[in-house]
Amino acid sequence: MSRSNPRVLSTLERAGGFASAQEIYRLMQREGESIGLTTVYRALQSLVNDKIVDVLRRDDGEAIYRLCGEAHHHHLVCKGCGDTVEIEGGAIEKWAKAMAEEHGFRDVGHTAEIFGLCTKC
Amino acid sequence: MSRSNPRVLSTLERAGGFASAQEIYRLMQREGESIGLTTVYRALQSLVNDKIVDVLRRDDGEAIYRLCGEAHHHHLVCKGCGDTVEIEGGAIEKWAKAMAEEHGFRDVGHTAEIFGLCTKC
DNA sequence: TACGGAAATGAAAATCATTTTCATTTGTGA
DNA sequence: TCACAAATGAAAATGATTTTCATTTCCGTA
Repeated sequence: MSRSNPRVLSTLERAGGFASAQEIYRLMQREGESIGLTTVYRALQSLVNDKIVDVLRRDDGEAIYRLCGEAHHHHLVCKGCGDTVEIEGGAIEKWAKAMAEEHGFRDVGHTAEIFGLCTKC
Repeated sequence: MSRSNPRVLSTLERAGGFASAQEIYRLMQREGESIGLTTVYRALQSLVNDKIVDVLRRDDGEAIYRLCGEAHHHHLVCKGCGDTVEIEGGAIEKWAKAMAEEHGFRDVGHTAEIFGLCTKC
């Protein structure tokens, strides 16, 4: 039943634990691996079901997959040049947890991104 | 130059200040307004450029538009039934501001959503 | 008022990520 | 070796969004 294709997982790891389905597919192609796009999508869905990876959304709506267990962090993105800084989000974790409790939600995750203009732009 | 069609804006308002382009289009159709989907998309883009509305993404990747100036808040969304609770995000505002300052970013905005399972699910 | 060009409009086609379908291949246990 | 379930992937379907392009609406000016 588990379609968690190990080659897909290892490619996601090699990609820095952060990539879209299309990127993983292209990466595997480039490395000469024989795999279909469908299989990549199915493997990723399966990994998500098994809670081995998380999904989030890029600004353009494309889904990106991230290894769970990766140090959880957030991003500060420049609207001008696209530069991205990884930032720590301790405050967010606490906030998310508190809000979830307050409303009786369980099994919660969250997304949080900050965007603005960096010094250069 | 401004394509911020006022009918689209007023429909977005009537929708509770929160809807996808497709929803706005369907709503206008149902109300007998004559408008094309293309125009709805263009109007929304224009409203975003003019900073009259914000864009964010639903879990399925569809873009949803929200009136700026609406009291700024965040969402707690149930992955099971889709139920959404508006929550206050004072902690986030402070966090975003602090992080932006720390890295010299200006003109910053942010997104933050929490998702999990509600009591019923 | 008539003219000319700029902006707005929308139908249809193009794009792109993602999902579904379906026929084929692979793996596994009896 | 056989039969059958699971895996695979090509191709088609889907759905949101964008682009193209021909037409229409506006507006300022002669």
